[in-house]
Amino acid sequence: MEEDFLIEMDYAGLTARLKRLSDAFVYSTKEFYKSIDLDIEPNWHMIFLILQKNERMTVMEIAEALRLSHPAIVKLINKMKKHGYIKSEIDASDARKYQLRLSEKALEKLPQLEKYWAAGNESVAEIMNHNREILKQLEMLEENITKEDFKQRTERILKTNKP
Amino acid sequence: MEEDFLIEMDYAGLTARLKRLSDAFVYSTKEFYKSIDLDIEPNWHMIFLILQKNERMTVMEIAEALRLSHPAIVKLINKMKKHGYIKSEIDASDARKYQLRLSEKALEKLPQLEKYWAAGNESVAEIMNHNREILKQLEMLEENITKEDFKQRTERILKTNKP
DNA sequence: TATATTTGCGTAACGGGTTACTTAAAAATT
DNA sequence: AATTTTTAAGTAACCCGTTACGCAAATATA
Repeated sequence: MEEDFLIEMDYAGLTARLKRLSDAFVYSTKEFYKSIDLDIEPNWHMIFLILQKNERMTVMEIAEALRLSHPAIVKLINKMKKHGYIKSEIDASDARKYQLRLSEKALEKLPQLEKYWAAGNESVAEIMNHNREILKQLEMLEENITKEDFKQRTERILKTNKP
Repeated sequence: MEEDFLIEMDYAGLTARLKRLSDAFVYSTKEFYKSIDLDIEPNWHMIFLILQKNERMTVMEIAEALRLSHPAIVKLINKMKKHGYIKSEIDASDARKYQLRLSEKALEKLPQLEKYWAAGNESVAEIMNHNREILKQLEMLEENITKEDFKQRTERILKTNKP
């Protein structure tokens, strides 16, 4: 098989490789769920887990905890509601907020889901060769990109190289 | 600042973190291009580079070299054509194929782009702490997931754990 | 040579996420 | 108390990639 051009691109290929690898997991997980007739999407996992930990949360609280934009959460939540996994009620003290929680259906399904998630985690561990290094590396990049993002760094570098 | 729940999820958070980090690069790059009035998308970079290396390629050749689906390439190419960066001509010996190449406009713009890409690569190197470990780790995961994907592994693990 | 299979690529329908904008409620200021 | 500012969420418009399908051209097989 010919070479992988994204790898050949070296630094310039990093972004696309992160996405490509993420997609490989997502679509394979999707097919797995489909094969066992599970009516859920791969990334609902994080919502299940965070609402299991916190019981009730608002859209903004979830968005901040996951470091995603709020529209991303709104979309997820709406789909999960449509499938009956999430219930929401207006916050008593702030009419702008909705308190979200897992539905009874979701809670009933959790034990079964947890069985699959456990196996999935084991798969991930295998793919990582039972080595946590990739997680450490990601944490480092996440930290660095939070300190100063790609745009800021590139502008600084261009300015410094100029004269 | 509260903890990052995706990190707290450990193995189960890997997929979403890969995507989130990729997006951080993509959207920051987009803003950078916008700020300097560059009329290109971040992921056109890979197309520019591969067509610089190979001169003429078909959709399928590009898709295979980048390990992406062909519809992904078709979309990219169509946009680049619309912006005048790609020219295509029917293959003389096979009427199904189109030979794609960079347009004159693209070639003229390359020197300028390369200046920005060089600075961008330096930014990536910084964000990686000038350490290639993340690239090695990605290569390992890519290799492992190609050998046996997430679904197959999970099914095997479930089967093994059953009895 | 006629028929069947494979291959290239374009499209549709999804799912993911982002930024920009809007509206209404809450909070802060004057 | 009235007005301004901030905050929570929803929506629209985009970009990204995938799988499923369809169709025509090329290749293989009968």
